[in-house]
Amino acid sequence: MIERERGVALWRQIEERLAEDIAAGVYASGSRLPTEPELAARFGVNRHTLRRAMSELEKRGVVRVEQGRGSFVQEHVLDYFVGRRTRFSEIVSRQNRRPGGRLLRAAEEAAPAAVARDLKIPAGAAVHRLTTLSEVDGRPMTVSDHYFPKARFPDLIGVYADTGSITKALTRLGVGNYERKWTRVLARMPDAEEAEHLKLSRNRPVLVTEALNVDAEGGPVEYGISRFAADRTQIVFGSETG
Amino acid sequence: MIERERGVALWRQIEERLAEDIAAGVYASGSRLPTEPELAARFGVNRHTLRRAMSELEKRGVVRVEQGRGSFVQEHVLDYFVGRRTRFSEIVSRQNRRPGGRLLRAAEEAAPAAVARDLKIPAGAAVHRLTTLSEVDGRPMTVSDHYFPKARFPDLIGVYADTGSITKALTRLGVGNYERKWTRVLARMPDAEEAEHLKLSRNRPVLVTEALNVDAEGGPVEYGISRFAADRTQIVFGSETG
DNA sequence: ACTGATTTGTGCGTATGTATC
DNA sequence: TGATACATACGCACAAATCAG
Repeated sequence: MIERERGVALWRQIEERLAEDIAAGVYASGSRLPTEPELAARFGVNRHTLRRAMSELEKRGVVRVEQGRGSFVQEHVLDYFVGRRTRFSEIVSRQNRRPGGRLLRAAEEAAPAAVARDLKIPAGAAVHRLTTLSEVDGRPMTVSDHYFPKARFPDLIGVYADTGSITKALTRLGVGNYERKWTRVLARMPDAEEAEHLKLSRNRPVLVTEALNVDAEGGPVEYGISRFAADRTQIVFGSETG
Repeated sequence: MIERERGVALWRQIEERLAEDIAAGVYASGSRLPTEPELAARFGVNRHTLRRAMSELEKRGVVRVEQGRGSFVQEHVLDYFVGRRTRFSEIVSRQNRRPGGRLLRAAEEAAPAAVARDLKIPAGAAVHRLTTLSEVDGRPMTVSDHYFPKARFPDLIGVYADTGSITKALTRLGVGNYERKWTRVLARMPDAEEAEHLKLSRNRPVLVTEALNVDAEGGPVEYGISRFAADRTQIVFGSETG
């Protein structure tokens, strides 16, 4: 179940194991976990060791520990539906959650090679890069980088500042309709900044989507990279009845 | 960069960090890594500690260490394209890789709740469950569970034994055309069995897809769960020119 | 309001593993 | 290799919060 001398501390192995059990539904959302002595006995460790694991889980927002009462599963999972025309606020509010967010950064940069290729601009051409943090019920949901070709949208940052929304800014710039041409999904461990913004442990994976949005004529409009806390998010493609 | 007192041994943090750098392209596939003293200096650790990390990476097949020459990146990444009618063998061979695989398990079971719901059969009804391991160039690519309603395909396992392919077995059972209705993507840390089959460290994430395949009339045919080593795989939805 | 049982919170001493020099 | 420093893990004891009677 848990192994010693593997280069990973026992409390960390227990932390992962409990997080998996919770994610797998062994312990339902909101339900009470076994007591600390019980869990310590099950893993064959001291209660201190188990408590260290619980403490980390609490930091991550996976469990909630209450003195004299017990420990409880505190879970929020969000299905992030991706279709051709999904917009963040729709996705969230359709699940009766409250969307939010803020701009972390806006700058003009030379396009990285992969971005330039997909936006069909010369390598190193100027792009606007907007970095945003999206929230659901006040909890961080995704950190995204949005790249726009500067040649096509010279004043995008100014218009964004007026409207406060990427969709609205694009509408005002003449791109009322855009759709997702493709989406690439990968998973990896977060870097320090991502972990910080997502309030995530560095030992829990992030789901990353890279997507290209195109206008009605198929012209590239935006290249986006979004990072989600995998513990709190599933990404769903296709039907929304899944 | 690397942190002490995090419950994870330094050599393991360095192992993860180098694996990430390699996955992110900081060190190109096949290129030479900095020397051990250089890397040890960069991470601020003793060379012994760094060598422990390299040794683990070599075990995982991520790097290749050659005495007197240096250490080299040994990596393979695969884009796993998902469309409505994608078949594993196509995806792989289109990238000039050699597909392969074998059956790990075939059994009749009571359907788990989520599977039953999506297959639209009563909770606990009988399903066939085929567990397969797919390989690319002889390296493990994905471990999958395929669930089929037994009521509709009573002899699926026998037919599969004859044909050796799920697609062919379904064709012979009268489902020549099926397509992917939706796909759910998530990421998590692997369990012991998954890590074993995928030849993956338990500290590297797996990408998991859950998908429902339906026939031409929209009737559920198969519920599939596939697990990929995230270090070696990206999943792409939509256009195949990305 | 009190009591006892249960459960989490905290302190301390000790042994062992990890990493450095 | 041996000495040193520190994180990890254990065992025991007791304090604090909660709840049922």
